[in-house]
Amino acid sequence: MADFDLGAAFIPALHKPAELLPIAKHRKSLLYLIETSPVTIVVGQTGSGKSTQIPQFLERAGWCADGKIIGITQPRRVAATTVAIRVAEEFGCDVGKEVGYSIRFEDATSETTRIKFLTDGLLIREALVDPLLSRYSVIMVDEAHERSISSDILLGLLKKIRKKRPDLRIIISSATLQAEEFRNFFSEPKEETPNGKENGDNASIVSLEGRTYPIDILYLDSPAEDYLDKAVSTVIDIHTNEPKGDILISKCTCSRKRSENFRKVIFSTNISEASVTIDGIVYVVDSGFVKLRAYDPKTGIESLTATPLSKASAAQRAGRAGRTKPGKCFRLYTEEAYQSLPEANIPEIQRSNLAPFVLQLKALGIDNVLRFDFLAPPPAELMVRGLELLYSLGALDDYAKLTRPLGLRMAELAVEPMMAKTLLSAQSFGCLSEILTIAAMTSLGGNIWIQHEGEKKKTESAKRKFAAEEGDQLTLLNVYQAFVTKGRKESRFCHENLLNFKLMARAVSIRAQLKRYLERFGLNVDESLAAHSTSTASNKAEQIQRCLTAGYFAHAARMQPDGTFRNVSGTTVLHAHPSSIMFNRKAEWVIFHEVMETGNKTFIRDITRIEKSWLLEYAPEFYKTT
DNA sequence: GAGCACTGC
Repeated sequence: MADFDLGAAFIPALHKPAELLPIAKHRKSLLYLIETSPVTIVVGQTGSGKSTQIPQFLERAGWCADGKIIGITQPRRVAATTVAIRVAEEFGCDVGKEVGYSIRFEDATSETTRIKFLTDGLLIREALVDPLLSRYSVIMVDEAHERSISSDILLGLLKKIRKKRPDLRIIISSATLQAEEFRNFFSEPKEETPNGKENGDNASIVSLEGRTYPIDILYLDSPAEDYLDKAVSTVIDIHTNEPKGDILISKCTCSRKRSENFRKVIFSTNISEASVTIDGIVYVVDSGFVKLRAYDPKTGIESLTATPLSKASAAQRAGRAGRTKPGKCFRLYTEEAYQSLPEANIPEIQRSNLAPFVLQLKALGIDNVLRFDFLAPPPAELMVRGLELLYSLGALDDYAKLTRPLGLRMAELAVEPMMAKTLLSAQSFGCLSEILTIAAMTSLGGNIWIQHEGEKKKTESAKRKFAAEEGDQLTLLNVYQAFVTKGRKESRFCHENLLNFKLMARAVSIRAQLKRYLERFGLNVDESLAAHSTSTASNKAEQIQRCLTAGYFAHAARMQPDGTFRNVSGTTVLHAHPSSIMFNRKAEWVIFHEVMETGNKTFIRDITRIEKSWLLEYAPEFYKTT
């Protein structure tokens, strides 16, 4: 009975040898396609090796021979770094040598770099300096089917660049369902030939099979009354009736749970659709909903609401079950409901505030943004709203041309237009150092306070130590000042004050980056002002409040007798978010950084008191009719 | 008195 335990004697390899990946047998045909066709759309499952192998195939085939490089864009920072590390390992070099990556705040490339991974947003920024992206012989846009704003815009730019650079090769990696859309986008218009209408053959689709196992899809007989209850009972059913394997539940909000016998049950938001892959998942429970952000161009308000998912998302969720062995996907909706779902989510570019992207396009020399060749054109109202805001901030002139230097500088700064305007006005208000800090702190976009369960009061009192009468922006300034002076950037300071150290450290990086930009514009940042006497402090506070008004006048609100706010035109009721220092405090007029509708309430966050007269002083055009 | 998906420069 020499039945020894293989599992104990062998450790499974972390990575499959590259030559065993299914992509290996496609090498020659892939290289031929890329050589002969300007645009190649690669369809393949996660695990097919497309992101790691294709760049190496190209490098070996001589695509870097004349000093040009191969660029591979990723929608997320982690993806750019981890794939680069993996490829460097296979290539046999240190990261940053022949294989490198570049993301915001981290550039691991050098003169020897031939294969470069970067985020798509960063590549768009490179185009500001090098409009034809002339350093690259090949650009591969990975995960294009996710349809992020930046990858959509990048594809539009690449289509334009290709006309002037026929040598450039474009590779798009996509999920199966969306491949045709990319091909249509890159194909020349149909031409009449003696044989009838023919499609231009500029773009070819190549399919790489991945390693997946069959997945059983199960639907409900009748709709669930409460999908949360149904999710829980489904998990219990799986646990009692199905063989071993972990369970992934895609829903809208996130929590963690563990059942006996160590079957892992993971409740997950849509982070599981794109960002993380968890090993061992055999069962997927799909709630049928996704929480999506949308922007209303009429009100300028963003919302975050649960909506039915798309067929593409449902397929993505189900796919998570078949990674390691045959799996099952339990859909908490009926098959009829599935049939009525939209094919794909509305692309982000059609449901977002476009002001930042209109500004970027203008800076890239695309004057007529309405006629830009978008993969999916955004509704005109979204474009117009973006243009109007940029005009009111002075970034565009009467002819909708980018102003210089203001508009161009705003485009170069890595913050939203209203904050960019605030930053570029700060020197004239004598508070540039302070606004730099506020810009860095507000763009963290997350809660800097740590709240342990059941310790709400502790967090509240920690916050109160830094509270400023004037509002959240000055409170954030106090927090940062204490962090870099008293706290000497230590994690202990954060621990004692219930602050998120990672976010605070990030604020330091963002501030340094913004400061470098300003210095390049010739603005001098005087940091000696940080220590000022109390008599000038109140004056300083007012200068900061005035400066914020100069950038955020479009986000002004007035308090009503009942304690809620209304926007200037009086059409929308706004609530101070309970996380704001202005929650339950009196103020007449305020400006705010962000407005978002969740559930049935519209909240404003990062709020600062202002005087009504300042609105007229700094935005006379904008407020002349009110 | 909220409890808000995710990401990026």
